[in-house]
Amino acid sequence: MTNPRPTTQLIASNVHQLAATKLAAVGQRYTANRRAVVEALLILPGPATIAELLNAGQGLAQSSTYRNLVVLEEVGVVHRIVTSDDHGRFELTEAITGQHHHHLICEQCGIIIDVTLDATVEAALERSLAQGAANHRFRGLHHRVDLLGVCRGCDGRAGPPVRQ
Amino acid sequence: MTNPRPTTQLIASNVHQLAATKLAAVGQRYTANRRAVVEALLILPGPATIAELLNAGQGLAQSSTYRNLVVLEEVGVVHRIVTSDDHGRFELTEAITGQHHHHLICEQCGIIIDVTLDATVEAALERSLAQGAANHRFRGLHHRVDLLGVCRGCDGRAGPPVRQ
DNA sequence: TTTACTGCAAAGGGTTTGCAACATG
DNA sequence: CATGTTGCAAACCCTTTGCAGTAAA
Repeated sequence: MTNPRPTTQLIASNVHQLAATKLAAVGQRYTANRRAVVEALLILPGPATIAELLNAGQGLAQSSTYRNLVVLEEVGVVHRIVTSDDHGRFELTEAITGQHHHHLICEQCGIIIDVTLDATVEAALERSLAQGAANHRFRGLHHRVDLLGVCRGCDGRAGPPVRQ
Repeated sequence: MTNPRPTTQLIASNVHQLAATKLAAVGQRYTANRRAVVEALLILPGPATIAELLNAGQGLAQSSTYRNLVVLEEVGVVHRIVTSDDHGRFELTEAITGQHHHHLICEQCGIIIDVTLDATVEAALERSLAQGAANHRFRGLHHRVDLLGVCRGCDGRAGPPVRQ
C-alpha cells in the first residue's frame, strides 16, 4: 500500500478540460464558480468540507457551491463522502483523477487521508465482493474501503468523544 | 463470500447479557427502553433507521432513542452507519454479535445488506491497510468495506437520483 | 431571448439538548 | 435521596430551495 500521487501533481488543465467536457455533455457550463470549486479540490489535500471550499475559493456563495457540487457530482466530476462528523466532504472522482484510492478516516477530527492498496489485494477484494453481490442479485457499482482510527495529530491528545 | 448468519438466529439472551455488562461497566443501566432498542436491532434484518426502531419498539420516544443509541454506541453495543441518504442507520457491533461483516448499500433506497468476505481476502486486506496506516502514523482501529450499487428491489425501476 | 447560473434569505429536516418529572439502586 | 433516565418541545446546524436578477449561448 502506497500513497497516491497528490492531486496537486495532477495536470490541472486535463482535469478542467475533462470537467468541461462532462458538463457540456448534458448542456451545462463550466462556469468560473465551478472551475473554482474544482481548482480548490485540486489544491486541498484530501477530501474537503464545504467550509474549506468556501475559504479556498474566493467569495463563493454557499448555496451556489452546494448546487454546483450537486451538478458536478451528477456528471461524475465530484464525489461526496459522508462520515459521521456532521459535514459532507468532497473529492474529485477517480474518473477525473484516474487514481483509485481509499481512505484513512480519523474518528476524532474527521480528517480523511487518501491511500491506495496494492493491486493484488484490490483484485481479490473485487472478486469477493462481486460474488457476494451476485448472491443477493445486487448490482454492485463501486466499492469503498475505509480504515477508521485516529490520525497522527489527534493521537495522544484527549479528543472529544466522536461517534462511529 | 457468504451471507452472515441472520442476527435473529443469535442467542438473544447472550446479547442482552453482554449489553447489560458493558453498560454496567460505566455505571449505566440496561433499562427497558435500551433493551427494546437492542431487541429491535436483533429482529430487524440489517442496519435500521431511527424510524424503523421507533416502529419496531413499542412507544419509544424519539429523543430517548437517540440518547440511548449514543450511550449504546459509547459502550460498544451499537454501531452507527452513515450513508448519504439523509438518515443514520444502526446495527449491533461485532463485539456483540461476533460476526465481522460488510455491507451492500443500495444507492437508490439506502437499504443495507450484510455480507461477509472470505477469510483470506480479509487477512490480505487487513495487512495492506495496516501498512498504509503505518505510513501515515495513523492508528487504525477497524476497517469498513462497502459495495455501493443497486439492490434487487430497485434495479430496473426508475429511482430518484440519489447522491453519492 | 431563451436557458443556465448566481446569491440572498428563508425553509427543511434529521439530530441534539433544556428541563422538569420519573425511576432505580 | 442521589443519580441515572425519560419525554416533550425547542433549538441546532448542515443542507436545500424560492425567487428575482445576471450572464452566457
